[in-house]
Parts: sequence; structure tokens; C-alpha cells
Amino acid sequence: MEEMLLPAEKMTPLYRLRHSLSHILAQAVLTIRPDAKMGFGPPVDNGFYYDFDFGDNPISESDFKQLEETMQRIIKEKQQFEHLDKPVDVAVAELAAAGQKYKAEYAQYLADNGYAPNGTLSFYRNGPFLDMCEGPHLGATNEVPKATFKLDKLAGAYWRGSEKNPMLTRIYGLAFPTPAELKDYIEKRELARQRDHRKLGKELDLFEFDEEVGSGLPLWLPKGTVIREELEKWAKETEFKAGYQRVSTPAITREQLYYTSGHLPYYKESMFPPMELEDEDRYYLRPMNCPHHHKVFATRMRSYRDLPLRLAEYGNTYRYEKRGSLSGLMRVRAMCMNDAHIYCSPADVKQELKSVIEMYKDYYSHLRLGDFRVRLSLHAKDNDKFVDQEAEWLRSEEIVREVLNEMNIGFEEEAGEAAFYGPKIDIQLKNVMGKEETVSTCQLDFVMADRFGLEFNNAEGGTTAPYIIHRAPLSTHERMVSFLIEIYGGAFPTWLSPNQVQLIPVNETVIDYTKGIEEKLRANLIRAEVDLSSDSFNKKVRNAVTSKNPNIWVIGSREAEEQTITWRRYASKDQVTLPLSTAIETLIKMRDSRLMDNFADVALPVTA
RNA sequence: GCCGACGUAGCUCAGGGGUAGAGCACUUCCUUGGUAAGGAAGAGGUCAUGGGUUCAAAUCCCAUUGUUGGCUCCA
Repeated sequence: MEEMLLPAEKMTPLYRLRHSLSHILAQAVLTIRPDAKMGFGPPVDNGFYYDFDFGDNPISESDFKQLEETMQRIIKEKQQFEHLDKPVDVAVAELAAAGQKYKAEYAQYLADNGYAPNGTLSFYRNGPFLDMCEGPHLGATNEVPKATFKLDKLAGAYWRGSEKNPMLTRIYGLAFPTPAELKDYIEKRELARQRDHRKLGKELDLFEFDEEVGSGLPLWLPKGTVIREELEKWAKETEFKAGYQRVSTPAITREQLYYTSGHLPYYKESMFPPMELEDEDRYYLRPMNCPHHHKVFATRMRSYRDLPLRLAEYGNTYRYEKRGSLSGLMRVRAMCMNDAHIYCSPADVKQELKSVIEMYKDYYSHLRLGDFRVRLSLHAKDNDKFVDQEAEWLRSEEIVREVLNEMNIGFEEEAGEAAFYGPKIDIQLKNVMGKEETVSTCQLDFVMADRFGLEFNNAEGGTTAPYIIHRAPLSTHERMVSFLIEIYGGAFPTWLSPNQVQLIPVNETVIDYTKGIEEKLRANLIRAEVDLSSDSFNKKVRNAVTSKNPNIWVIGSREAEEQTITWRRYASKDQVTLPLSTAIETLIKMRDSRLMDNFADVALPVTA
């Protein structure tokens, strides 16, 4: 178990600082709540935490001040950290006698599972406080530099991470090597909140939630819908060029379909409950599109000549995500997925996977989503989460691994993260608050063809089960848009932007000319708006900028006279006056090439 | 689902046992302005919902609902 190891990162001064602070916190907590039962108290990447069971004497954030003062006192006392080993039976008995039942339980666990090889367990003492702990720590409490920590928040956490166990109260603290770094972290976190897709989504009128409609059920407003539809248009073009065919299937189905697929009863908890009908089967809202597509494959006899068959659909799906895990557009209960299923012969599967991954690369580099992690999600042995076909698992995992290696894609393998029917390539992105989510997934399925009886006539006159590739490079609209909002800070490129050109007339005399420009733009299917409000010119510029319009065209008497516009871009302070016709052509070019002009290094593609 | 916090005008928030406030947004009027907030007036709220305590509840208590920080989960 890794807690027993002392890898290099655990030896760093920062690790020692944070780990020592968690002990100092625990001592402070026991000062004001002597009956608190301790859980775990490790360092984390922004500080430390410690878990406690407060019984019927709970703590609240209003106690933080007193706790911090007590911690300061402990620091001033220059308590030495002292390491000692205790025989297992002594350790367990003493912890139990002290009423530290979680510590005693864990001590017994360590002993029972071979983590006390010398028959002893490691403890650290500082002042009156003793904790079972592998260390390392600072030499003494006064080595904590001034103003480098701050208690952050309270949270619930299950003992040993299992929801079957009691819920403990976790106290989080921030800790950094210097006061400046602590301050910087707090400021950066505040800045990050400004980019939160939930905040920007409201400010930019992209989407809303309504209590009466329900949790996790987003209402996409007109401006947000523009972004969805532009992404969808892009996907449809891309998939058309790559030989996909579109299908359209219902978001509801009879119960039997999910017994065939195996989602029932296993995934029942994540599905909306069935609709009960008189004299009829039960119906479910679909949590995924796959089974419907498999049924499309099964509508006729397939020949190897038809393969690979690539069926695509932006499909609406519904999942009953747990209340507490819902989060803006990031985790929802109704979503629309950039889905497709590729049915191919075993001989073609590597090539098809490569083509899919090429498509991912194109999308990601175009959108400038560079900061992702590729995870090869594998099955775990002896886990009933996964179908029990060990040989097939190993074979299909090796296929995916080979493909990634042959394409020189860096990835990390993780056991236990696969779909129940096959290994996955997951693209992991961190949201603005640092929380990682899977944005896109690509799965190799060796199970469903058999379950659905899918096969094709092969060249030798027999039949073969196809491999099925499930892929969703652009994720769901919900999750992709939430990431784009945060990564772009709400400033979309022209092609994705709800309003592509904000027209600002400088005075009343040019309103007709400006309205004429709007008409010309709309005739070219460019979204444009004229600011006809009675606001001052400066205010109109401000409004156009704060609403993150990619392009502001200023039109005054000079422009009207010369049939020009003055172009100010969101990403660039420079502005340029161009003939109207040139400007419109440039805009069309930007749209059609899906130019990422929300990045400052991208120049206006003006050709004289 | 679990632990904690929160829910006051469209938005951001202040207040707080004696039936409500600010800024922005909105409406109207004045202003016709050349690159980030011109001026004035007005309108707008069962203080999330339901119950309880109280002479009196937006304020205290309970429940529900929603949001949120975590935990668990995440096809």
C-alpha cells in the first residue's frame, strides 16, 4: 500500500510542511473537541486535510478562527516532532483505549494485511499530540513559516472512502511554502471562478436551469443554441467527409432492449425509472444511443463489402445522475452526444481506430484544447463490473494499446476504468477549478455484437461478428460547451460566436448605412446586431467588449462616406479600416475556415 | 444518495423578530457622442416553497425544493 512507501515526493519540504500542519490542526481540533475521533489527515496538492467524527458535537466554519489561533499557539510552542514505533498489539490497544476507534481499526488493518512487517507501527508525537503516521514531518512546529496556511472549508467524506462507512467531517486547509504563494493561490482561484462556465453561461445568456423543469435539465437559450448548432454542423461535415452515415433514432425504448444489451439490471441506478403502461411493456428513456444503432445494423444482412459501417447521430440521452454530482453543464441528466458506432471486421479494426484518433487530433488541435491527458481505461480482474471474458479483454486492450503506441500518443493506463463491454481511450480535461472530467471517449466493444447477434457475411462465405467502435470526439454538447466556455473565458471565435459582428453607429446620421450592413451580413448568413440604444458611444463599445463579441465594427460618418467599416477584434487591440466588401469577404472566410480568431496570435485573413 | 453552506428585484449583493435596500440591467425623457460606464426620473420583490414558534416571521425552528463545496458514483 502506497502509504507505507516513502517516494521522493513525500520527502519534499512542502510535503513535510503540509503533513505537519495536518497534525497541528488535529491537535487544535482535539483541544476544542476532546471527544473527536480522528480519521486520515494527509497532505494534498494545495495543502492538507484531516477527517474527524464529531459525533453529536459538530464543528462549523465559525470555529475556524479559534482553530487557527490554537494552531498558531502550537506553532509557537516549538513542539518537536518525534518518531516512535509501537508493537501492533500495543498500538491497537492504546488507540482503542483512547477512544480513537478509526485509528485502531486502521492499525488492525495494517497489521492484518502485512503492512507492519516488523510487528510495529509508526507513530509521531509532537507535544501532547500522538498520531499513528508514517511521516515525515518537520523537525518542530515552529518551522512552519508565518502566514503560509489558512483553514479553507468543511466537507463530508466517508471513512476510508466507502459510502457504506460513516461520514466523517473533513477540514481542509491551504498551505504553501511562502505567504506570497498562499496569497497567489487564493487570488488565482478567485480569478478561475470568473471563468466558471456556470457564471459565464448566465452572463452571456447561453443556458439556464429552472427549478420547475428539474435538476440537471438545461434550457439552452438562443445564444447557447447557436454554439451547439455550429459544433454540430462541424461534426456533420467532418463525419460526412470521413464516410459516416447519419441515422435518427428515438430517445425512448422498450425495456427488453436493455436486457439484450446488459445495461439492465446492472445500470438501472443510473437510468430514469421506467414508464409503466397498461397492457404494455415498460419503456425507458435511453441512457445511451448504442443499442439503437446496433438495431440499425441488424435491420438487414450485412456483407463485408458494407463495412466499415459508420452510423452517426447527435443523440439525446438521459441519465439519472445522483443529485449531489450534478454540476452546471458539466454533469447533467439530459445531454446530446456526438455519437457514432463503427462496425468493422477484425482485420480493419486497427485502421478504423487510427482514423477515429486522427479525427480526435484534428478536433482538439483546431479547438486548441491542448492541456488534456489520454487515459487507456482497462478492465480489472475479478470485478463484476466487467464482462467475464478475460482473453477477449486482453486481446482488445492490446489492440488499443498498439494503436496508441503506433501513433506516438502518450497515455496512461488505468485499470478498472473500462466500459463493461470493452476498453476505452478517454480524453481527460481539467475544469477551471482543477477537477478532472472525461470529455471525449472512444471505446472498443467486443461484447455487443454477440449480445445483439450482429454479424456480416465474410469473403469466405461464412459469417463474422464485427468489432464495434463507440466514439464521441466532441463529447456531449453540454460537457464540450462547458469546457469551451471555461477555456476561452467566454470569448468564442467568430464561427462559434452567438453574435458574430456587433455594429456600432457613431451617430444617428449613419444608422441607415449601418442597418444596411446588418442586412448584407445576414444575407450572407452572418449573425450581426446593430446597437441602436440611446447609450453613449463609449458605453456601446464597453457593452460590445464586455459581452465578448469577437468583432466590433464601428461606423461613423467617415465610414459611411467611404463605404468602409472600422474593425476592432476582441482578441486584439489593433483596429483596421477596410472597404465594406473586403470586410464581409474576410468575415465569410473566417467563418468558413472556422478560424480561431479568439486567440491573439491569429491575424485577420484580409486579402487586398 | 451522504456531510456542510447558501437561496432577498432580471444580475451581483447588503440588511435582518415590528410586512424591504444598493449598484448594474430595464422603461421614459434629455444628451448625437469616434473606441471600456453622459444626465434625470420611473417601474420592478408573497425575501425559494410548506408548516411551526410568536401579539408580530423575510429574520427563529422543522420539512421540502433548488444551488453549491466535498465524499461516493460517473456507460
